[in-house]
Amino acid sequence: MRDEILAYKRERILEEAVKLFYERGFTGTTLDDIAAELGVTKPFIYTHFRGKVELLAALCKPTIELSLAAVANAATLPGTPTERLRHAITDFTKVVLQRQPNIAIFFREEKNLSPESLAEINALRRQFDHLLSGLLIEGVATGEFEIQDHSLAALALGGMISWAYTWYRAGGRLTLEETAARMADLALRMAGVRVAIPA
Amino acid sequence: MRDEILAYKRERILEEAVKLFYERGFTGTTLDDIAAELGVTKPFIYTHFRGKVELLAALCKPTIELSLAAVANAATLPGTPTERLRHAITDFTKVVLQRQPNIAIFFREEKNLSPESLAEINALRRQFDHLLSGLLIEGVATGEFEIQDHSLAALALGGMISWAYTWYRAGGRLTLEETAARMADLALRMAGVRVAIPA
DNA sequence: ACCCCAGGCTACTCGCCGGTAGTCTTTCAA
DNA sequence: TTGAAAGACTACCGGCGAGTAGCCTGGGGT
Repeated sequence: MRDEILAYKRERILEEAVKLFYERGFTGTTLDDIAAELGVTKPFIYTHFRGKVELLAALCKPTIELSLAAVANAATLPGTPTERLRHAITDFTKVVLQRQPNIAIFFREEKNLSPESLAEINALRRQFDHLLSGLLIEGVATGEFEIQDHSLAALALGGMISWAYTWYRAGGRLTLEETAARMADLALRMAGVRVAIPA
Repeated sequence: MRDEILAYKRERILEEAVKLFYERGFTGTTLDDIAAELGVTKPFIYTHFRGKVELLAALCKPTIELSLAAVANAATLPGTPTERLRHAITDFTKVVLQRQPNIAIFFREEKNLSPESLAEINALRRQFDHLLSGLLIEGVATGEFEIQDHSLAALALGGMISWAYTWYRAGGRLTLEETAARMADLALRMAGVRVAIPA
């Protein structure tokens, strides 16, 4: 019970920090700003986090883990490489769109993370690229894909999706699901799959 | 003559600022750092720039202008949409890779620009997206491209290329020209063009 | 030889913000 | 009813860095 309340408060701090770091940037936001928004004071934050930099890491790492998990999960599913790549891209896109502020903060504020946190996160990103490359290689092996350079293709794919943090707006022209589905179509095309487009 | 010397010094400040902002981030770099690296002192910088934020804008804006110019130039060239899109993507990729630090700084430090500078740059970016969409629409009209959603495709394309600022390393496996050429192939595939791949 | 001035420097101010020490209050157990 | 401990606050420190005021110096013109 006590722990639940504590965890809840921790979550509230994180929510507010995400919002403000996203809007004003990491260095453009003070701990007093976050505390004020929550109706508490700065020392309160220190009962849940060691400092501002740890707060930043706590925002970034779980989101990168989620991205990796999306691709890792899709990669181990049964099905053809085409089906699995579609699944991977769809789910990864959804993570990016659902956690848009966290993704944005990570890419913008990378330089403000502690070397240790950054190293951990970069290890996750390497796994991510590796999994994506692996999927592409499999598809080439079965003849479903036609790819000149799977490393470059994996980077291009990852970039195309990640980039959505810069332009996606919830409640815009396309829903989250539609965006994810269309991104998957574009991704399959890049992999050399002949994708029919709906009229 | 005097003006040339002044311009040269201005350029040296910019070079050093790019290097340090890229490595340490905007807020992680002090004007004293930049001055020290140049063997001068902080007030010297103020004889060329009104302040730190103006320095940042002076790094970002010309690079975004160059990106826009690359696409604008390709779009007005004679040739089929396929040829022009290839040209546009190739040249844009080269700009991103040649000016990698400037591009990185812009996307990371956007929040530190003055509202005025940001508005100017965002206007350029809108033109950029518009030109790219236009090229895609033309290709669909001639039947060369097959695209479900040209706005989304333009964003995906732009993202795929821009993202290169996060991973490209000069002197790596691929040269700048090779990278640009392969990116153009991937882009054309996304547009629905059947691109043969070299063995 | 002397003056002048421009280019650059030294030496400062001032506000900001991350982090902390120590106090107050509220609640619960005995 | 009281004591104690937890939880949160008030009030502070100290460093840092953008920006500035005013001085110094060396070189060209007279």
